[in-house]
Amino acid sequence: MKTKESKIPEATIKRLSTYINCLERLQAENNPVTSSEMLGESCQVSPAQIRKDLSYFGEFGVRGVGYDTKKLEGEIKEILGLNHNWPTTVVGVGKLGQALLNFAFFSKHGFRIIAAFDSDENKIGNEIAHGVTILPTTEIEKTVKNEKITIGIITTPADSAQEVADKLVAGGIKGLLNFAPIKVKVPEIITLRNVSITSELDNLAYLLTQKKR
Amino acid sequence: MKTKESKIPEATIKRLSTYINCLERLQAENNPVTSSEMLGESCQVSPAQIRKDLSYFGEFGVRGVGYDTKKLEGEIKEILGLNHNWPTTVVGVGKLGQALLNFAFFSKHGFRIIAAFDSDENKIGNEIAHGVTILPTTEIEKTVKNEKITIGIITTPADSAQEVADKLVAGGIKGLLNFAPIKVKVPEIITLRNVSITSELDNLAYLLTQKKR
DNA sequence: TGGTGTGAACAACTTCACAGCG
DNA sequence: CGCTGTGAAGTTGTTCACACCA
Repeated sequence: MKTKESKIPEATIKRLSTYINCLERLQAENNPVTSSEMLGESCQVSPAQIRKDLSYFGEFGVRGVGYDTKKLEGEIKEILGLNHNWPTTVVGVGKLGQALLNFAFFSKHGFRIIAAFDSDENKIGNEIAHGVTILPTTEIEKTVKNEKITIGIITTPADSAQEVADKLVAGGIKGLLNFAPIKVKVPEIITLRNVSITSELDNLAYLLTQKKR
Repeated sequence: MKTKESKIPEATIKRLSTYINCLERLQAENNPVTSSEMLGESCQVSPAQIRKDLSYFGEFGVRGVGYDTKKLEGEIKEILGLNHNWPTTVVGVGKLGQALLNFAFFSKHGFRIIAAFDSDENKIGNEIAHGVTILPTTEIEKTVKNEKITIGIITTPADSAQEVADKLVAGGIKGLLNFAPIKVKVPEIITLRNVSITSELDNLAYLLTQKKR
């Protein structure tokens, strides 16, 4: 992979992730080859945008022909680093945490669930998918350290999110994905993404309000 | 509200939603008044950005003083249209659907859950929060029509998402929020947002991969 | 011929810097 | 005096249009 050293837009990275989905679907629909036109149709992105996005990382297509769907999927996974093995943990095994743990997505994208934590006595010891049992949050620091867990997913309520983040950081976590509706604060070296599911709904309300006018 | 008629950046709308959260927290921490500096600190947005965002919609602050936290929260809710009443339905009462239904968020932001649907025989008839029982998906069109439901949230697996979307549209839905990992297609008039939870994880993997280099 | 890859034009968004006002 | 509100400058991201090549 020859990464060209111009800075890559954050938006491009976001789209790469959706391209993977669409390429999988195109393969399932028996398209060994696709074009920026067809792929764009499939994931609702302009063909020019797709070509530009890919051009940041190299040349993956054949002029006059298009892209090999399977090969391109592999290339994008390589770019995103999904061919690595990412030891991952989920803290907060409520409905949202369980929803995430259920996804086939994890293993397909290289995220290996090593541990899950909850503060609820009744949940501790329960076995979740992948033969992992739920541990008390007091074990976070030790486990992250011992198992060399690099990614932490926070799906706790807002009021314990910061505390949990601190414990994960103390254990030596590298990246955090926070679903709690509060922006947690961590040292500079930690890669952090705060996700707000509900803001999408607010967004929808706004768009609908505009239309009424 | 005096909406100035320059076009408002989509990113601005996204941030307004987070400002609400932060303003609530600031109030809880006994700050009747805040500044763009303090609010920015609280939600990790630059002060200039906050002032610019608000300036699209009017003048909400007092020079030399700052913003009334409670009043500003109300203003933003008004801007986003969260003071309306949005009859809402959730289709697909799996873990993710249940996670959403549990949120206190809904009622606070004007979304009233009117109905929930699932195709699983065993779930049908079960009562979920708010005294709403789960109905079979065959009832979608009729119910949306009769109850004048305007917002539909799709939390089904990928392979039934399009079918469900079609039924909601047939019933006369106005806006759709799709969490299924496939971009559904609907007529132009429908306001649609596709949300990809998992792409955030891919994003995190990418950022961590970069750091290793 | 037909679809990629890409510089150059364009558009969107953010930051700056300071005037204006309580 | 201090903090907002805002044009203007700067930055980032998208679209265009066409050279290029299997």
